[in-house]
Amino acid sequence: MLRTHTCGELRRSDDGKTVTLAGWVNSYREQGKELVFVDVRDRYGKTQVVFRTDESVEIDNRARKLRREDVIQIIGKVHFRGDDLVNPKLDTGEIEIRVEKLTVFSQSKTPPFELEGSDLPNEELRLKYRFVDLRRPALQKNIIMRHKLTQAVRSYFNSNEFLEIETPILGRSTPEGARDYLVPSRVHHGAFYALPQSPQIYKQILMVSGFDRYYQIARCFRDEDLRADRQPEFTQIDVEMSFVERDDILETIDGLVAYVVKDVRGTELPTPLPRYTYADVMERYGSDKPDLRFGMELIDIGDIGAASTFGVFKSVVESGGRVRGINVKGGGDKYSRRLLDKDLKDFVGDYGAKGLAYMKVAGGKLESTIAKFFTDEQQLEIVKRMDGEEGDLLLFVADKAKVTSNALAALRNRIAKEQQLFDPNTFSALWVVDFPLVTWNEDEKRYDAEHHPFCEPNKEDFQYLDSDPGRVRADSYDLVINGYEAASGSVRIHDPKVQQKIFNMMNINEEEAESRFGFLLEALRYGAPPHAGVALGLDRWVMLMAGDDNIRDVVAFPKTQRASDLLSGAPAPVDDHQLKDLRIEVQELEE
RNA sequence: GGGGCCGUAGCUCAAUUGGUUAGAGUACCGGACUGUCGAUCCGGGGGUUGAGGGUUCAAGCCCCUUCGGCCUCGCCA
Repeated sequence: MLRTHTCGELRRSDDGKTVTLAGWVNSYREQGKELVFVDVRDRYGKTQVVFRTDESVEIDNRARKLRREDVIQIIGKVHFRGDDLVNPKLDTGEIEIRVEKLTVFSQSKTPPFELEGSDLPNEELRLKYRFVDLRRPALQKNIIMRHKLTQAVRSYFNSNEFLEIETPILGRSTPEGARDYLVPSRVHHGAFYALPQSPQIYKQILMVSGFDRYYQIARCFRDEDLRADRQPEFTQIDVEMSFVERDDILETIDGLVAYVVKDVRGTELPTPLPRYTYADVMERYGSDKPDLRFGMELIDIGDIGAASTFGVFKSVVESGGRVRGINVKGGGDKYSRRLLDKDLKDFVGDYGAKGLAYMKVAGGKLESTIAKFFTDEQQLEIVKRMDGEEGDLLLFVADKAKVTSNALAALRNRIAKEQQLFDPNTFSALWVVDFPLVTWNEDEKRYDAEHHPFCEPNKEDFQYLDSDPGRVRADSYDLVINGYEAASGSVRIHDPKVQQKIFNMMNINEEEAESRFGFLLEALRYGAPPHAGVALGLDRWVMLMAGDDNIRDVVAFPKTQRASDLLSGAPAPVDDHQLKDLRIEVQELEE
């Protein structure tokens, strides 16, 4: 071994020991000709080492040449610093190493940015020099937390009879849902593999094969545009169980979440996690992934709007739309006219809202440019229904139901953040259940699966499958944490006849279904147990546990918004002979 | 595919209405200092203002194109 201890472990009790440390030069302080301090760092911490001249030792001249990020090894004696020299900021601050021998393993170029300090360099540079950025304590902490989380997940499943089974990365394209990443086949000209968007079909087949409790920490790929919380390749904790019903999955995952939160954060999470129906959260929060760390629920005042003389509200309600609003408590003086008329209006505009109506509660009535369209009674009724108090700000969107949901849900999140309506360290998890099975796709004139086409329809709603597919609920469920979708799953269809019925509903005829999903349908015909499963987004989960809002901070080597890897330069052109092998020709784009 | 923000020294930022030789902190280099730990003090070097084009007597600043990064709508079964 090139070291006897790490840079984070030596204490006063080690006084007098001869030790060998190795690590990176974090900083150096020369103090006259005969004294040099160097802080040596590794992932465990920092230790101060001292080069000094005394009766027996001449200072090593190379010590004066040490620079940031050089990699060194030092052999020396642990020395208690003395009461007045202790550095309380370091765990190892009581001691230092009196160096007897220095070895320089490698010298570093001047780093492109500083590892310590409050101002982070721009992310482009950090990604290009990811190997340096990853040395920063904040990222080290995230990567370590990610490891602890995956180990806790494995430990939980392993102790509950689950088997970890790998599924293929090179699979078959099933052109539904997200765009696939394609991999050309050298052997089969013109044929392509697809990287998995999820191991969905394989894990269902594993159930048919009798592996009744499966999990996998699975890499998934989706060729769609990125977001702060979305990478094109990401990791799912993929789970499937046989001979279970919905509640068995929910209980299993409740147990997992509580176990992991306890293990990684050290906090108790009461279970069972609360369950809300899709209909309920859509009505109260306008979103299927509500952040329940704060209230500010959506309230409908459509009936008052319709009865008023305010043309905008009236006509929206008459054409089947809704008028809904939120109450920003004490917000009456927090948002200026300009902010309301421009910033917030533009903000809801992104979600399709044509305007934002606002009123302030003052003297028990409403203060607004549109107040005159409402009678005193109507104003009182609005204040009452919105739970309005003196100084509150009421914000309304009038539009198609979906637009009011989207716009107000986004506005609710934005305002909560701006007004700090919640403690960012809290952890709010809930289940949303009873999603609709399908949604009407107006462009394609057909029903699309809300989750995916393998969801079991709710038994009570089976009768509407033909007459009114839109009202059929699915046996599906999402886990929502702090407003993020953290997991998603469902009871699966295990009857091939039901499966075909669902395909029919989505305009996928038997022939097409056979060609796309034939191997799953065929498997279901050979004795499929009732089964259900779920998949948890590992990256997002780590992000939430780390209190971060950028998924790149919890991925060792993330991609940029345009899906590039600035460190390696991927994606990149390939040699002509590689393309020739694959019978692939690249065409220049014409303007 | 659409909308928005950004790009000035290695890094973080500044630069009045378009007007002198583009500044500061930090990093880097050299020197001083025997108890520093965000060391301190003295001195020094460092710029294709992302790139290309245009307007102008004059462009970091205005216009066009383009490259890159971030946020976002659509998209993400």
